[in-house]
Order: sequence, then structure tokens, then C-alpha cells
Amino acid sequence: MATQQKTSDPSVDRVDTSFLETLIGYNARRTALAVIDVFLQRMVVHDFHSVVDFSVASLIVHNPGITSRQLCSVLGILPPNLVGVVNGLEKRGLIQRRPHPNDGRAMGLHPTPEGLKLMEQAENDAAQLEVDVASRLTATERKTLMRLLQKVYL
Amino acid sequence: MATQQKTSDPSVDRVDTSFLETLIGYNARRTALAVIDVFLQRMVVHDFHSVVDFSVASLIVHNPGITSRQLCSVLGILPPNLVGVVNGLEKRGLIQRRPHPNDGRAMGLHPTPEGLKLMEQAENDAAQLEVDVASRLTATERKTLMRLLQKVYL
DNA sequence: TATTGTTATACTCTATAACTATA
DNA sequence: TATAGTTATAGAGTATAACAATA
Repeated sequence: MATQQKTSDPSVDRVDTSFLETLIGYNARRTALAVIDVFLQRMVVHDFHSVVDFSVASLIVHNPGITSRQLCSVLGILPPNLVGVVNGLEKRGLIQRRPHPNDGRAMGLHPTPEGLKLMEQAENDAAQLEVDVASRLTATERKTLMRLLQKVYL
Repeated sequence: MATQQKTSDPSVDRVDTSFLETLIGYNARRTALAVIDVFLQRMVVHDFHSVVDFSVASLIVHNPGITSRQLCSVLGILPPNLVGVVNGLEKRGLIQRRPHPNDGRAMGLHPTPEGLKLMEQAENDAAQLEVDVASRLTATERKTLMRLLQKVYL
């Protein structure tokens, strides 16, 4: 499994990470952490302090009337951990809870005009980040990267 | 920014995730979470319960004599959070601390014969996971995916 | 004075159990 | 009986501050 012979030198000058770099999980995680780090820095001005905050707000804007259950299912998060996120967005006046038309147990989540306005800016910033963070990738490479990632997890 | 017109229908049947799927951070994170989930399931037999556990053990095997400081730098983790990991590997008899040849403050981390034996199996399992988890990708696509991911974060 | 390794500790994120209201 | 939403709480992961030993 080792890619090169090691000497018995007890000190390491250059760290060999070649094995880890063969793993999809390792590369995907490192990429996600690096990109999200910059992402969250830029989202501070919009008062989003976690990727879930942003993702939930975005999904509500693009899916007015979506339920908590649907958000949990799509984003792979657990219902108890969504409650605070939705409450936060509601308290900020970005979304609104309304009775669900077909299910008395559920609540439909809808964006407010303020929410729509803020998310338009936030999503524009997110789109700009894509260009900046993947500056070493061509437009075609970016597209390929998305397609291959989605082929794995979707 | 919206990719399609929304009706005023208050209930959502199919959730539109098209915007989030244009984001590298979103796709990379979803992929990492999905792959690591399967990874950790298979690593239970080797008693690795986090990706950091495995990564640290792997780096020590491939870089005998590496220091804690170097591990932190390469993996992007903080020194206080590495202490428990190294202690755990040492208690399991997989690695050994030895005085560093050039720096009296540091300790060189070395794999034991048991550590080498276990990591050979664990890394073989990890390599097999790559084939399984990316079954919808060709060998060429896998290689391309790694290259593009590393182009972003490296 | 700066760095390695460490302890203690706080904060965030994620997971489980149990409850209510409705299907 | 099952599901949507919620509360309380436990656990894992990640962060900062401060210290001893050595550079």
C-alpha cells in the first residue's frame, strides 16, 4: 500500500500524504472544509453563521411552503436540530410559518419579502464565491467536478 | 438567481435543490458525509471511530518519526484535539513515542509492528471502499475527481 | 522570545428519548 | 398505529487560554 520506500531516518522533513490523497472521503472533506471556511466568512454580513442556516433559508426561498420534515430529509439533518434554525430565521423576519393546506400536523415555511431580498444578495455572493474559490479550475472543470460529486452522493 | 418560476401552490411535492447543487461546498460536503459514513462503518472492525483516528495512524505509518505538530499542520487540526487521538493509538499499542533526534521538546511518533500490520489491513479496506462507493464512476472519472478536488484545496 | 506538547474548559454540532397533536 | 413538530439532554467535534519544558 506504501507508494514509496521509507528510510529509517527518525526525523521527517516533508510529510507524505499520498495515501490519504487516494481517498474520496479525505479529498471531499478537505475541499468542503476549505470552501466552507471562506463561505462562512463572506456570509457573516448576511448573519448566516452555519451552512445549515444558509441552506435552509435558500431551500425555503426556492420551495415556498416546504415543511420541516422535507428540509430534514433533503439536507440529511435530524428534526430536533432543525427547530433552532427555523426559529432563528423566523425571529429575523426572513421566513413565516403558515398552516399546511393538506396536513394539520405540519407547517408550511414561506419566505417573507425581506427574506427574498436578503437571499437574493446572499445567493449572488455565494455564486461569486464559486468563481473565486475555484479560480484554478476552468468553467468546464467546475462543471465536471459538480457532476462527479453528485454521481457519488446523489 | 432562481432557475425556474414558482407557482403560488402552498404545498411542495418535489423539493428543488438546484441552486445548492451549483455550490462546490455543498456538493463536496454531501459527498464527504456520505462516503465517510460508509467508511466509518467498515472501520469499526479496526476500532477506528473517526476519520482523524484513521488519518493520524496512516500518516504515522507512512511518516515514521513525524511529530504532533506536523500532524496538526497537515491535517488542519488543533494541538489540544490531537492529544487524545495519539494517546488512544499508543494505548492500543499501534504507535510508540520516542525522543525526537533534533528537538528535545518534540516526540517522534513511530508505528509498532502491530500498528503496521493493522494499518495494512485497514488501508486495504479503505482502498476497497473507494471502488465500492464510487461504483458509478469509471477509473478515469475517479482520477479526475481527485485531481479537481485537490486543485481546489491544495 | 518563540515553539512543542499538554491540561482544562467552553462552544458548537450532532444524536437519542420522550412528548403532543394530528393523520 | 404512524407521522410532524417540539423539548430536553447527551455525546462528539472543535475552539481558546494558560502552563511547563525546551529552542
